[in-house]
Amino acid sequence: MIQSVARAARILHELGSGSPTLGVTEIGARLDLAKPTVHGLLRTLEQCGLVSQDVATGRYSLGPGVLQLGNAYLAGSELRARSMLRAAGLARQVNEAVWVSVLVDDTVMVVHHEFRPDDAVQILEVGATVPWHACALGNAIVANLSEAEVDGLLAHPLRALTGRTRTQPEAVRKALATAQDRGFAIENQEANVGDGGIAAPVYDHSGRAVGSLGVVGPAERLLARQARTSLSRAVVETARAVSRDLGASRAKQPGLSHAGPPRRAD
Amino acid sequence: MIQSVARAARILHELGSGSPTLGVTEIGARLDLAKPTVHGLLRTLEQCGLVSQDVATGRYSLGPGVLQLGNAYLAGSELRARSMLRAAGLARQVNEAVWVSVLVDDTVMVVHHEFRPDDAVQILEVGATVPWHACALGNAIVANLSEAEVDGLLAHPLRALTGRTRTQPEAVRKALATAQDRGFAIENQEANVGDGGIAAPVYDHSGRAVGSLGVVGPAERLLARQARTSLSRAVVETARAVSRDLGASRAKQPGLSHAGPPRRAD
DNA sequence: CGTCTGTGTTCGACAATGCTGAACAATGGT
DNA sequence: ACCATTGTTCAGCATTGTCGAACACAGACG
Repeated sequence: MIQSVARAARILHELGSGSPTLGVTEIGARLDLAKPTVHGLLRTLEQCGLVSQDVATGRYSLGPGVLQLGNAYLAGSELRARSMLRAAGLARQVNEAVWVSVLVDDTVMVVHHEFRPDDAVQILEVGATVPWHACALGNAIVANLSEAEVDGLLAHPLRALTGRTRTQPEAVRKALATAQDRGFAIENQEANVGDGGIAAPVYDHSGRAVGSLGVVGPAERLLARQARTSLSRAVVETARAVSRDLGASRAKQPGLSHAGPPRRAD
Repeated sequence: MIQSVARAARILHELGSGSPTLGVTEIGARLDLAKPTVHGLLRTLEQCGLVSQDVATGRYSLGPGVLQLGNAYLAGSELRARSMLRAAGLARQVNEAVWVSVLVDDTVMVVHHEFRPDDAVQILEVGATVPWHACALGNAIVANLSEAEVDGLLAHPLRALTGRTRTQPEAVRKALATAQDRGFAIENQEANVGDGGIAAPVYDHSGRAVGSLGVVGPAERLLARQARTSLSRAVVETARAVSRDLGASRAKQPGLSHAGPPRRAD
């Protein structure tokens, strides 16, 4: 663990979350570092294009280089590449917006966003993040993690985004169990009021759940009784297809690859 | 200049350009570093989520963290925030796709992409990069830089993307001069065959050209004689409006802030 | 089936490296 | 005009990262 690099990364993270512009002193206070230390790190990061300094105020913010890197990540993401075609097909089939996501720390990040064919104007949500416990995409992934990893995630308190967000570890565990049983997860206005989602996990060649894929949209439309069954079937089928493209064998798909007694999938 | 951080940044850059997945030995060879050095840096970057290692092959690639950072950059970009509304208005007015861009090193990076209202399916180009000399967006910005900065950019050889790309420094200088005279730049199939663009610079409160804004699309449609004049006027007006929103006074807009005798804009 | 080159990884020692303290210049507010 | 605060610079000390050689493991080949 190289500390100067780790500190630089923490600075980037700090610049990325919360205030979009920070001063040297402010960063030093937040990370408990001396002013000159932060200064040196910032200067280096600036020369690499990862941060930029406002010449007028002297404050620092993220630089354009990080966007280039983010784009390169998307371009190189195998999950994204393999799921784009099938996500487009799913969106056309069910006429809903489709998201493909990855779990990073305790949040789910959207790596691909296929628009709902009918809607003219929608905002692109690639790069957006949602707490894992408040969305179907997150539950679909976490339901396939090992007990230890789930425990680790549930150790932190669960933030409530809406009145319907599950914040009790027990309630979340129950949701994970049913998601694991059914093979897909359902979310009903737990992240945004009015919005819901249905998502299924995507496995790679080793059987690990590397991400998830699902539909998002108005809860009344997606979660109506008859829509729900056809949607969930289509979502699961698409996720299976992507998993197959990633090299997952059919046998590995139920997520039995991790230590600990797995819940039975069917 | 902290070398370990600089090296980490070079690693990220290397992972971002070219092969999406690299091995320790390969990185070491490219950056002329010892294997253990690269390994330590990669481990640290991995723990920060900026790179991730494929457990099967052991090779490394960019991690999801960089996408989060890239998104945070977009969220915090003042140019982007201030230009979104006006870009949408321009797109509606002229019925063309609108790009907002920033100059980073010797390439132009798209920080906002407003779709052409009529087209149903288009791909989002945010984060895409184009060499500055091969697009109107780049010429619009560079035309407002100081002589020294232009010289620096022209020192490197200019890559040809199409048969129409200007690669002779003299030709580019001439294009910059006319762009400066008119207040906007025109590109005709210099980056992609069939595509053209019209762009104007955006200034901040200090009078510096912090980016540019323009329309892109099929060259025959955009650059037809009658379309060209109305488009260029609309683009320039929108760019002026954004500049005003960023705090640029009218007097500063012609780009008089830099050394050297500026050409009159009107 | 053994060998062998290649990979990513670990260990330890040297010294180069980056960190911290205090002092400086410049800005903005009062 | 003062003061407080900012970002920045400069030194010396010791921590810290670097490098060479050796390790475990994989796949390729004879």
